[in-house]
Amino acid sequence: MGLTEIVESIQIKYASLSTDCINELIGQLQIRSFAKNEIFVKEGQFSKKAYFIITGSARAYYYKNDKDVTDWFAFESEFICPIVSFFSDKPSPHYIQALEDSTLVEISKEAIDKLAKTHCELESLMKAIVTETMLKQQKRISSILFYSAEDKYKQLLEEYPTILSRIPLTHIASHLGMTLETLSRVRKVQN
Amino acid sequence: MGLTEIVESIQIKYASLSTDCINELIGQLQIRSFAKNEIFVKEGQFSKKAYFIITGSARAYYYKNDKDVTDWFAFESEFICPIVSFFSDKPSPHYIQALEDSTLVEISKEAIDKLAKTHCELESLMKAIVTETMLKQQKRISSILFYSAEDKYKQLLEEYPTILSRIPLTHIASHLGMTLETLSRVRKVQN
DNA sequence: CACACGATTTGATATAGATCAAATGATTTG
DNA sequence: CAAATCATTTGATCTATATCAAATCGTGTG
Repeated sequence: MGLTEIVESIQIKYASLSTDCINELIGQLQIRSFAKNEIFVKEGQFSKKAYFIITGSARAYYYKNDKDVTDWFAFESEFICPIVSFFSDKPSPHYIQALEDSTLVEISKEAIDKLAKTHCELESLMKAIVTETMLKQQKRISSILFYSAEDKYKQLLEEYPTILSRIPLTHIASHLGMTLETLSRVRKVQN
Repeated sequence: MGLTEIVESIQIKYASLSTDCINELIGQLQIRSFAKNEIFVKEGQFSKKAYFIITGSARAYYYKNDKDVTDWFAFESEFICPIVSFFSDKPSPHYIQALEDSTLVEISKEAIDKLAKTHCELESLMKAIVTETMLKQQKRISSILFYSAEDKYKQLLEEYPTILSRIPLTHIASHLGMTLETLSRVRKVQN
C-alpha cells in the first residue's frame, strides 16, 4: 500500500480533500518503522507528531503512582499521538510504544497547520478526527462509570476481536481500569 | 452584553474570525431564555443545536438503569449541546436542562456548516472547541479512574468554586460517579 | 406560618474489585 | 535445550463505596 492509497482512504472516511491538497500532504509524510516494544514518544517531550498505523499496533501509556497505565490502543488504520502535547502546549504525560513490529506514517502538526491555511478541507478533516476521538472518549467515560469488569472486558473484545492474541493482558487490564488479577478472574468466568 | 461582544469573546478565546464572518454568524444566533429546571432538549431527539450560556447554568444528563446521571455541567461562557446527536446522526441519549433561570445563545449546526464553507476560520474555531472538549474528557477519564471520591469532589470545587450554591448535590454526585450518600460523607470529612 | 415534600445526612450492612502473596505457565536467550 | 525471566492464574484477605433504610433539615406554597 502506497502513501497515496493511505491518504485516499483517510480522506474518504473523514472529509474529502482536493487532489492538490492530497499531493502536498503526501510530501509531508514520513514512513517510520518501529520494533516491537520500541518507545518512540517519551514522557516530558513536546511532541507535535501524529502517527497513522499501517501495520502493527501501538499504545499510549503513562505512569500513575508508579503504575504503567495504558490510555489508548491503536491498530491498523487508526491514529495515535501524544494527545496532550499535540493539541496543547504542554509536555506529554504519555509515552507511546509499538506493541508489535510496526510501520507507521508520521506527520507533524506544523505541516498540517501550514497546509490547512490554503486548504480548508484539511481543517475539516482534522475536525472530523478530533470529533471522532471525542465521541469515543464520551463512550469510554460511561463505560468506566457503569459497566462491571466483566462487561468492560466483553465490550473491548467486541471492539477489538483480535486484541488477545496481540496485546499482553497487563496492558488490557490497565486500559480497562482494573487490576491484572481481576481481569484474569473475569476471563475465567467468561470461558 | 450584546451578541457582538459574545461572538468577539468566543473568537478571541478559540480562533479569530473576520468581521464578515462575525456579522454573518450573528445573523444566525437566537437568544433563548429558560426557566429553572426547564428541559429544552429531550432524549431521542435529533437535535443539532448548540448553546452558549450567557447567564445561568445547564446540565446534560441521561438515564442509566433508571438513574438520572449528569454527564456535563455548563455555566456562564461555556457551551453545552446534545453531543452525540450534534456530532453524529444518532438520537440524543441526553436531556439538557436549565439549572437556574438562564439566558442562552442558540445556533444550529446547519448554519455553522454553511457559514464555514465560505469562512474557513470558523472551521478552525469549531475544531478548537471540539479539541478543548476532548482534552477535558481526557482529564475526566483519568480523574474517574484514579481519584478517590474525596479527591474528585475537591477537584470539582476547584474547577467550579460556586457550584455548591447553584446546583443540587444529587447532580454533583452523579456527575462525579458516586452516590449521594458517599458525597455527603465526603463533604462531612472535608469541613 | 405551618405543612409537606424534596434535599441532605446518618447508620448498618453488603459487595465488587484491590491488594498481597505465591504458584504455575510460557517464552526468550545464552 | 535449560535456566531465567516474564505473563498469567489462583488464593486469602481487605477496603472503598454501594445499597437499603430511616432520620433530620430546608424551603416553597397554600
